[in-house]
Amino acid sequence: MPARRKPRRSAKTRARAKRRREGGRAGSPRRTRAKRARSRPRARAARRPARRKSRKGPKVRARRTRRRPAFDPRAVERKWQAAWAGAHAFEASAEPSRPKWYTNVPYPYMSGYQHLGFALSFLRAEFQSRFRRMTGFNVLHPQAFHCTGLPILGAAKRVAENEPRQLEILKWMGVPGAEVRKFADPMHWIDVFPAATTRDLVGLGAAIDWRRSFITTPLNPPYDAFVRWQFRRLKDSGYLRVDKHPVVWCPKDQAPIGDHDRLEGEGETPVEYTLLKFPLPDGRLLVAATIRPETVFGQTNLWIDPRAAYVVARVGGERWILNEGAARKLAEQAKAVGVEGPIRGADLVGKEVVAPGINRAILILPSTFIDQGRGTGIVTSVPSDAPDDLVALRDLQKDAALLKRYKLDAERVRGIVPIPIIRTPGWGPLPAVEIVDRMGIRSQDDREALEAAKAEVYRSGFYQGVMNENCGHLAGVRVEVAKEEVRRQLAASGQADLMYEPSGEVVCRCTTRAIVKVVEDQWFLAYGDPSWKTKVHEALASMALYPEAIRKQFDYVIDWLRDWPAAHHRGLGTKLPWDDAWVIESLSDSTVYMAYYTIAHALQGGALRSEVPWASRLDDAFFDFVFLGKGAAAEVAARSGVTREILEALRSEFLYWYPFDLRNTGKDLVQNHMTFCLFHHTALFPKELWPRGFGVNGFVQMMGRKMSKSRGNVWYIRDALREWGADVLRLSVANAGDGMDDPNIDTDFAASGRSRLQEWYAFAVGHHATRSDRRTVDAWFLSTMNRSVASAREAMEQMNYKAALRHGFFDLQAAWAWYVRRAGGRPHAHVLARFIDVQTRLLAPFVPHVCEEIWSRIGGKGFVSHAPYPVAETSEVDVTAEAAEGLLSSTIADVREILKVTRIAPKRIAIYTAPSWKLRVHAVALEMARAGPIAMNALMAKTLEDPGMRERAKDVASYAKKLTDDLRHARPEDLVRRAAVADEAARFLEDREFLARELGARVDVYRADDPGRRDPAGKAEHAIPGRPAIYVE
RNA sequence: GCGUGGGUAGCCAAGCCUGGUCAAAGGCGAGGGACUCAAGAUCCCUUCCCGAAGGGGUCCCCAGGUUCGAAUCCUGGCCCACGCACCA
Repeated sequence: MPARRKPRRSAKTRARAKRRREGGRAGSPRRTRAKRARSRPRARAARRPARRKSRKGPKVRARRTRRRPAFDPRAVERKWQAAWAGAHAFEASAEPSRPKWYTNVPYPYMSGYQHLGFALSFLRAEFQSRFRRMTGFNVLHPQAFHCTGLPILGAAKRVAENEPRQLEILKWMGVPGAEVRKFADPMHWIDVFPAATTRDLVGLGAAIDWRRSFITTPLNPPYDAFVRWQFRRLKDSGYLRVDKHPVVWCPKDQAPIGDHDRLEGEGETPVEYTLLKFPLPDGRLLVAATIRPETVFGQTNLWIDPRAAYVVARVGGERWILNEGAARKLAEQAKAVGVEGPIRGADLVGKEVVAPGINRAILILPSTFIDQGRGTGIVTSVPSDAPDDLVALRDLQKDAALLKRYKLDAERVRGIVPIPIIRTPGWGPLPAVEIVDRMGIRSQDDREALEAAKAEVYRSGFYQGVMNENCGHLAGVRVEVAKEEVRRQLAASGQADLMYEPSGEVVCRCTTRAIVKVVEDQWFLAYGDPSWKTKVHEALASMALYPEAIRKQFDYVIDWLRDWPAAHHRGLGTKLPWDDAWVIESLSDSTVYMAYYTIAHALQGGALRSEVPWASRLDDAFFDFVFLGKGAAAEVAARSGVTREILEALRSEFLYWYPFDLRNTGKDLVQNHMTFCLFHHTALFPKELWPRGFGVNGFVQMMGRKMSKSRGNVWYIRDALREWGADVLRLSVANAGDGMDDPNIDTDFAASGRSRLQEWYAFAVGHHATRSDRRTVDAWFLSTMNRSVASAREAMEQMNYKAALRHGFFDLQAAWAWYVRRAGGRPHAHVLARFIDVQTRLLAPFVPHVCEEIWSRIGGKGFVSHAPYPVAETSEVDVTAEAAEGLLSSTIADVREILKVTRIAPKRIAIYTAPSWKLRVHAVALEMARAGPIAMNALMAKTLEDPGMRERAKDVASYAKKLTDDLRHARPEDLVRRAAVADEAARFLEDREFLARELGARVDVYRADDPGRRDPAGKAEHAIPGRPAIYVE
């Protein structure tokens, strides 16, 4: 702290304090301490991303210190964080007599400081933990750190190589220049970031049981053993399988290229090409690649680029002709390929080959459109449906010189015509002809137009097309189906084979163009298994989802998942127990570790990397016992080197906590991690231990924009804490938005939230003038407060925090402001105390630090974090008081409306309440409405029985008509409300002074049938129950 | 293309499932007022159009439909966001 002068208040501030002491007015909470917030300049600074420079100069700091003598959020936050830690406030153990609640979030990956994205997903879970704790649950909320996989290794390697971008990232995160070198070692990352994340979370006020924290990978032996156990069990269950697997592959690095390793081609995946074999008379096979095998029925010729070089290669027992690139690719795709020698394209032109599928002799013709980097460099020609083929054919047919050069039979070539093979709605028999003519494509070198044409024909043909009569037994079959069928049949008859290519151009970070490799002995998790999927759907069906809207997405993902390669040869992680060469991939090792948390405090011994001797030698028997209840305790204990008591305690601890009640995450994990989590739970655990709830949120935005490095608006948790402190940040996160839309952190809201919290603090601990006589407004406020409590509670249960904040904070504060105004600045002492108590507890899950501080000062017992969440007292809900207040405010609104329209500056305002005969009709109508829809004549008959009614039967009829219309759709509670204010005139008389103050004029109140009323404009006759007549002069 | 979610006043955003109480909550922005020497903060009022009496008109992406009645239900269309994998 810099040296500072003794806080000195201005004359004005002193005067205000004096007023307060003397009970001049209680004011609304927001009025009392408005001065010191100074949030303008800071709010502006907050709009910039945190570049940790000294944006708050000494001047600002000094002023702030002087102006805020009583409440320093940072000090308060530190104070209570220390108090919680000292009291072990959030360390949870099994207590069989109490209901439990178990929340967790996916552990974050340790390749850097955590930013607000993680903070948001974490806090949405943490709010729930704190809320549930206050509603009486024994709450477990642990947090671990993920180190498995490639990114840490990759980043460390890039630091070692001094890659500028990587160094820039470290600098951006705030790593001092001198420290950067250390990050060349992956272990340094694992030392630094879990500790840093822990500090960030503590600073955030997270209510975590830190005894259960750990890191992943073999660096932490018990966790490593746990993952091995999991994989052996999965293998036993038959959910782990070996198979071939195509991956996008860098031939230079000899490694698969994930999306993040690509310079180009994000999202591209391996696609299957059908290799069609065209025998030459000598038995060699020309091999063409296609993604449209169903078009074999329309083949007219084969295309070769006469300028290109091809090779003859021995593949299996056959001799294939294809280009050299294709030979190399096939060698990576589980085929034995031996190149024998070159062969020129030009030498093949003009020969005859037999087309597969149709078994007809066709000519090999020259063309220039073939992409030699894709497929085999040889293409079969289907001019009916392939624009490329059609245009190339036309080019050739027109080109006598070319025909002559290759000694082609001009007559035969010119005789080639497209063969209609597919019928597509909206298209003629020859789509390629149609589109080429429509687009006016003249040459096979007009690549752009041809690509567009191809895409259009392909799309409509694939989804809507049906095979023609000339397609043998596939006649009438949809293209989508026929495609697979043709491929299958040709492969079975040896006329076709398979080749993979990336679905689009992919370039590795090392600038090499990617190919597809088929990995031979890949281990898969069999997510494609239909019976497994069925169980997962079942698990999902019994879960709570927040928001419910995400359910369909989960169901879709469950069906969509195929077998997942679960291990690779690089990266950090647990080795496959039966094959050292494989490392379990990071999404696969992190699916059921929520179970590990339940016993982690014992296994970790207080360290992220366990050094507990017995825990570093765990075998499957231990986990079988603890998680599955298998085996004999004594025997397992003896093997593990742990006492039987501890072992059995761990078993019951697991059974107490499991399954978890809520796991919350960003929506990016829905289609992998969260769904995997379900798969693995159904595979390993009995039904009663399957997850109970998932929460999903969108991606955090700052001021309506996505947070991204390129925009320079990435906020790390530490930056936000420095800028706003924990409570303001938490409040901003709670207010950022519910549901699946991207939540938006609004710095303007943060600024005003900061001052609102300060106002609230000052109000809650301040002194206020009060009174002890009961008034209608007191009942109104208590009633309103209880409704707020009920709404807030319901919103909390649904994880709708923005709504909870609105009900439980903003609306409640607004109600208080109205109450104080209505009460002439003097709240009832008990109401005031109730308000402060309830408001503090409603806010506690969101802003626990300031609430603890208030709680301790208003005499709360223990931590507010452990105090009961407010319960709506139905006995305090007072419909009469609410109706009375509603009548008052709607009358004020009506008067204002009149003043606005007439632009009268009122000297006097008269209010006329309904005459007794209307009250009578109204009462009778309400009575009848209770029994069902009112019949007009019945109402008339009933009311006219009363003395004096017959004389004004006409008026009665017209009012009764209006009423019956009005009440036709009234609900029971409307009837109660309408009946609530028995004596409206008394109501207004009681509040005459208030009305006069609000409306700025004298207010007179009359009953409409009061003979002594003053009614120069004859307004009184318009008065009806619930709507007094008004006269302004 | 497939899947999911969505399009509401100047902007953000609730309501839609369970039709009427909806000219449609709340926030921001804007205007006016109170307080103040003043600014900020705070509080009050206003903020679709018309209106010298609390009223009327037109509205919830577009076009149809169901209904006594539609922001809400149905059909069709247009547009936007996210995901489509082996990776955190």
